[in-house]
Amino acid sequence: MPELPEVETIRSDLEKKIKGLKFTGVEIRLPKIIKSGASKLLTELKNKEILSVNRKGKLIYFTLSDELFLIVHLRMTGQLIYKNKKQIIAGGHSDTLEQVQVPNKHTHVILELSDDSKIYYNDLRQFGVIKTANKNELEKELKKYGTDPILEKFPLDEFEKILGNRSTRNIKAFLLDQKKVSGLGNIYVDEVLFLSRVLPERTVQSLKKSEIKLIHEHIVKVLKLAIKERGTTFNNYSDADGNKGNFLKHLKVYQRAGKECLVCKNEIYKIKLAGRGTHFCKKCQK
DNA sequence: CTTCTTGTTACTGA
DNA sequence: ATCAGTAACAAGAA
Repeated sequence: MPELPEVETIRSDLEKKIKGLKFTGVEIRLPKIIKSGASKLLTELKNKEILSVNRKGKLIYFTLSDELFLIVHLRMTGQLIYKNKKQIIAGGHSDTLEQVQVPNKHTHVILELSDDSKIYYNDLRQFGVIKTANKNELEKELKKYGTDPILEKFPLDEFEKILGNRSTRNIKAFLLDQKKVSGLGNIYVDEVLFLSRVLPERTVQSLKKSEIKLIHEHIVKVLKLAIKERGTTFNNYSDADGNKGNFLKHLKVYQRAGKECLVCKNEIYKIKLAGRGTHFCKKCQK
């Protein structure tokens, strides 16, 4: 499940590989993925240069020449896998067994680039989104996302302002809300709240100043460490080279239901909150 | 067979 | 307006 660190890993890898190249072709195997209209995608993209690859929260967007943008949201199981000409000629066989083979039955869109490399969009559950946008449409889209704690300045007083002091919403649901702070998903919210020693059911208005400070600190810390580790591979996630992320070894509560808390040895509980599996330690978190 | 999984949006009802 | 809860989307794992 790609969250901010996974999306950032893909973004930075891709940018290094494709900046300055042009789109030469597209192969669309599942038209419903292209929300801006599959039939016109080729004419829109053809000969456009890739100026940069950008991100806000979990959204990736390619900045192209002529003020055009290509927006990609991976949702739950989307992947962007890059292969250069040599790798394609080798028949999709990769250097290590760990890597994702492409194209495969979940490859729905293939973007072809001017140096004969390709980007394969895979999506097992087909919830992902690819669409083109002009400058206006992009800005409208970006407005749906709150502050990105890695991309933008994110001082404590701004986080306090975002939280407000009247919300009766639980902190887990609040942190998952992309309009408030963008980029956190189920894995990293559980980890942040464990490290901050705050129970996920706590309402925003019940949080003490010291707890808000800890949550703020750990949002930035956890995301930065996870980017350094190139993300968490639990199920489906892989980076642009088809490799897995290394954050799994840092997980304290996520996917550890029934196991011993690494701090106090009590049992890690799992409940459903904000419609999500939520992991926590009753003893460590208050 | 059933249940569970997650990101996001849409909907309902409080 | 705000929020909780749930369904929907789809495929696979257990």
